[in-house]
Amino acid sequence: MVTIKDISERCGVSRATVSKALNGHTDIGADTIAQIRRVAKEMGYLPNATARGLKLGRSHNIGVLFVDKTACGLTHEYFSSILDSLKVESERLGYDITFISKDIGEFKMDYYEHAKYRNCDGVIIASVDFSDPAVLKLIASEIPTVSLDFVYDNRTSVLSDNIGGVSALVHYFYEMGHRKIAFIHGEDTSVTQKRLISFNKTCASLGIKVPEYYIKPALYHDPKLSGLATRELLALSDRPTCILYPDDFSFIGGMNELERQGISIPEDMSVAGYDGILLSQVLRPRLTTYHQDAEAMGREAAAKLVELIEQPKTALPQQIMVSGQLLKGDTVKDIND
Amino acid sequence: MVTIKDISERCGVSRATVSKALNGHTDIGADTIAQIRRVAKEMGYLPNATARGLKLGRSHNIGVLFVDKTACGLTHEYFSSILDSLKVESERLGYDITFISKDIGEFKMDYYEHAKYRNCDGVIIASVDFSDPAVLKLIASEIPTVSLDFVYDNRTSVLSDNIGGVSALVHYFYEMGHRKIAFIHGEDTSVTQKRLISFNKTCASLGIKVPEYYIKPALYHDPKLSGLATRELLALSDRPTCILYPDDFSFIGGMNELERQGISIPEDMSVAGYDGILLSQVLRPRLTTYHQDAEAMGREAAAKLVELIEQPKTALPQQIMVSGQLLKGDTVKDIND
DNA sequence: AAGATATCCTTAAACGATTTCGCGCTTTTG
DNA sequence: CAAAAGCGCGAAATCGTTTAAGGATATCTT
Repeated sequence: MVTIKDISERCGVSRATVSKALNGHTDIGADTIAQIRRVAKEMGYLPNATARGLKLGRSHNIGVLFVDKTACGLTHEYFSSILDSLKVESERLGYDITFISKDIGEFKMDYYEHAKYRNCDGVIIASVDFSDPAVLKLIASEIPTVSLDFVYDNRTSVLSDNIGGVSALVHYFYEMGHRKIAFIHGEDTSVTQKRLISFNKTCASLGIKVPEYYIKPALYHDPKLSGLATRELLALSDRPTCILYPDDFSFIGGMNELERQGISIPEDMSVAGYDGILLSQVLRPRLTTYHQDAEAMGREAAAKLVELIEQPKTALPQQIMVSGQLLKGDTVKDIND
Repeated sequence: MVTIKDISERCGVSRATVSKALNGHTDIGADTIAQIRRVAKEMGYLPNATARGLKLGRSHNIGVLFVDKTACGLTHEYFSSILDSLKVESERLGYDITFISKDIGEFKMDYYEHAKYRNCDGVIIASVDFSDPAVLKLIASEIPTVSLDFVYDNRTSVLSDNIGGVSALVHYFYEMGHRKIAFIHGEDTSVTQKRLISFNKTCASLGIKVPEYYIKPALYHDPKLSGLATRELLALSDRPTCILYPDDFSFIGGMNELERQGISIPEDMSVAGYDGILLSQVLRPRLTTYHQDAEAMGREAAAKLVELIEQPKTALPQQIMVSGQLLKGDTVKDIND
C-alpha cells in the first residue's frame, strides 16, 4: 500500500508536508503542493480512513440502526426507501454508513457501545422498538443522533406527517360524500396513536360521529388481519361506506375479502391505504392512499445528522416534519347526490 | 474514553499486559488476567475498532456493493431480503457491514479504492451492473469477494437456481396439461439469459414447440410492460393457455390486463410469477411462483466471504447454487382431460 | 551449585495519518 | 542596517492498540 511516507521519500519532503499538501493547508508552497499531488496520483496513493480516524477521532462514518420489531425489517418498502436515500445523501456528504447491531460476533455489546466501538460520528435510528432501553441509551448519549418517527427530548427527529396524512384521507372521503368511515389501524405504536387521534379529531371537526365498532385493530403489513377486520366490518348491519387500511400492503387482505364477497371497489365499497408504495399505484383500480415521502425523510435525516456532526455548536435539535401527498386513486366513489 | 492505558495504570501493569490479558494470550498469569478483566469491566472499557484496525490491517468490516441499475435498488424485496440476511449472518460472525459507493463526498474514487480506503476485509457484490469496469476491477482485485448471481473466474459466487426455477415452473405447467406456454422475460442480463435457455431447453425436452411469438421481452419489476406484453399475447389468434411472468411484481400488470378483458385467472388463463415475494402469497388467487431463497443466499454469501477472509489458504473459490422452491398457488388450472 | 527451563511481565516499535510549535530563510519596514 | 514580519517546511508527539524480543524471577535438573 502506498502511504504518505512513500510519497514523502519520493518527493524529498517530510511526511508533515505531504499531509498538509494533500489536505490543502496554506503553509505549503504552490510548487510543492503541485508536485506532491502529482506524485500521489502517480503512485496511486489512497488515504487510509482507519489511520485518519484514529488520529482525528472522526470516522466519517454514520451508524444506522434498523431493527424492525415486526420482523419485516428492510423488506418494507417504506424503510428500504428511507435507507436508500439515507445512503445516497450520506455518500454525497462524504459519509459511509454502517449498520449498528447488538452483539458483534462473540462480543456482547449494546447499540451505544457498538457505535462507540466503531467510532461512528453520528447515528440514525429508524424502525426500532423505541421502548428498548438500549435504544434509549443510545439516543440519550453524547453521540449525535437523528431518530425517525420518534421524538426524544432535545434530539433531532424526522417525522412523517401522520396527522396530516390521515386528516387528508378523511377529508377526501368526506368530500366524496362519505360519512360512514371505518378505520382499520396497525399495532399500538406512537405512529398509530397519532393516526388514531388524527382520525378521531378530523371526523369530529367534520361533524362525523364514528361508532366505536368502525375502528378495528389489526397489524401493519399484515393482509390477513386486515382481511378479518374487513369481514367484521362487512358483517355489520350499519355497514361503513368506506374503509381506511393500516397500509397499502395490508389492504390486499381487504381487497381479497371484498372480492370474495362479490363487493366491488369502489362501487360497493370505497377504500384507501397508507404509504403510497409502488404496489398501490400499479393495482387496478389504482389505490387511493397517502404517500409518505420516504425518500425525503432519508435525505433530511442524513443532512441534519451531518449538520449536527459538523456544526455541533450551532445546529439546533429540531423536529422536521416531512409531509406526504394524497394520491387520489380510483378506489373512492363519489357518493354525493 | 477508557483506554488500555487507563486500565494498565489502574492495575499497575503495562499496556502490553492488558492487551494480552483481554485477548486471551497465554503468557499472562491467571490472577492478572482476572484482575484486568474485572477492572476493564468496572471502568467500562471498550476496544477501539479503529486503533485495532490500524495495527492489525483488518477491520472486521465487510463492504457491500448494492447499486441496482434498474433503480429500484433496495426496494426490491429480493434484494432487501438478501441484504437483511447478509447483515444478520455477518453480525453473527463478528463483522459489521458498510456500503461501498463510488465517490465519497468530494473524494472521487472507484469501488475498489473505496473498499481499500475503508480497509474492508472483504466485499459482497450484489445487484450491480456487472459490465461496469469499476465492478470488474473490484471483483478481480486481491480483496476477497463474493458475488451474487454472477460468476467470475476463480472467485466465489452465490447463485440463485434460475435454471431449476424456470424448469420447475414449466414442468408444472406441463403436468397441469398446458402445452401452449408463453414467457414474458426481463431485460437482457445473465440471469435472463439463463432463464430463457432453461425455458427453451425444458420445453424442448418435453416435446413442446414454442412459437417465437410466445416469448415476449419486458422488464423486471415493471407491471406496465408486462401488461402490454400480456395484451399482445391475448391478441394472438393462437393464444397461449398460460403465461410465465418476469417476476411476481410485474405480474400485477398482467393481472390488470386480464381483468380488464374479463379473462379470469385461472379459469381462462393460467399464470405464474417468479421470486415468491410476500405479495405473491397474499394475492387471491394465490400466485403460482418459484420462490428464490434470498435469505439463504445472503446467509451463504456472508458465511463464504468470512471463510475466504479467515482461511485464505484453504478456502476454495466456489459457486454455490441456492435452490428455491416451487410454490403451487391457485393460478394454474389443471386442463388435463 | 550452576545451568536450563518455565512463567510472567515489560520495553519499545509499529500501524498511517495529523498537528503544534518552531526554525531558518527571505522580504519588508522604520 | 537592524529588527520585524512572512513564508515554507520539518521534528516530534500523538491517536489506541498489538506484538516481537527480551528481562526478571522462580523452579527444575543433574
